[in-house]
Amino acid sequence: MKNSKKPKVLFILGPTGSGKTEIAVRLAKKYNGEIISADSVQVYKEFDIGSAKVTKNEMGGITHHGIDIKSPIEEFSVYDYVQYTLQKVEEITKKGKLPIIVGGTGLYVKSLIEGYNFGDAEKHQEFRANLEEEIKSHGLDYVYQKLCQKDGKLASTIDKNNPARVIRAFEIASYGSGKKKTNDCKYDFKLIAITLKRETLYYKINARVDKMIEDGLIEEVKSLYKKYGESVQPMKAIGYKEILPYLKGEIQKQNMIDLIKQHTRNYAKRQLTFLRGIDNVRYIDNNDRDRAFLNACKEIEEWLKV
RNA sequence: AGGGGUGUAGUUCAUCGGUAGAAUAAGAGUCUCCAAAACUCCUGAGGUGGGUUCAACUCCUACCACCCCUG
Repeated sequence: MKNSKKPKVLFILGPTGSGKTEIAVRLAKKYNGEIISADSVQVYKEFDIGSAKVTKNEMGGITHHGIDIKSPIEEFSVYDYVQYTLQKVEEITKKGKLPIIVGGTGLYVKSLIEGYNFGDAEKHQEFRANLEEEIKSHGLDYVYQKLCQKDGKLASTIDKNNPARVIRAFEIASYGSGKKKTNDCKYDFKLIAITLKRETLYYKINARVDKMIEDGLIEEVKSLYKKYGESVQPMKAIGYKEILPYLKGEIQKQNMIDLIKQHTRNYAKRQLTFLRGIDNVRYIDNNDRDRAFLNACKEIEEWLKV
């Protein structure tokens, strides 16, 4: 942390609906920063309303990275995110500006601050598809048992009920070189989390979902569905996946809206849980926005001095 | 008003004259390549008052609430 050769990077974290976007833009203006989003859905073009993507207006002239960088049919993973962000931070730092990473995708953030090295087992699409087929036909346990035979040590470290983990472990067992993981964070970072009382946060989330519907979320999904189908990655996000059954006439409108609200609340809760697992996070209550901004400034100035 | 029905967890629904089960919500948690994903754990209940009984959520009864039918 004290290593002054490492570039300084500011993180603004917090659950969805906490108001991090607004405060981050204000901070970027004050400290000559550029924003890099840490959001697994906002990377996709055209998925605007449901992902609560920052609008041009909200950006307030601040440069934003990591938004609209992928077509909906493309894949994007933590690994890609880390590559992208390392690059952007370097560019911004070179310009003498402060990189501000803003977002709620916990793993993206954690990967950066803990300097995850994702190893050398690349993704093999076909291999994965085959495993998925096998899980479908023989069950997850069958595949897990196979993994145990191939690499019992690796198998014992993962959750055998979790298909995603089992598939990934199998991939590592098959293609990885077994090189040890080495983590190495490249930044002198400051973590600030924007929070709200649970009750307030839930209230805001519910209101925001209603607003999204008003703003034409259903139309957005309808046109995206027509264009890309339902299997593209961002279509699995909250606010999208719930609308598909509604469009097909399988559930009622109000039902669908309530589901989006519920899933968003669940998600916010998980984000908070994830945050708790990260050290050195400074929490700032955003009930009073101006006060929250000033508190953030205080924290940041102390950190910039070091 | 008369007749019938239903009252069990926040909600939907089980079961049983002898420790009341589940689904779902809520809550907590896990996390090194789909993470807005995937997975794990878990609090919590028989309307009210009487009666029968060793024992009532269960049977009887009154009341209350809700629903349906008739007028």
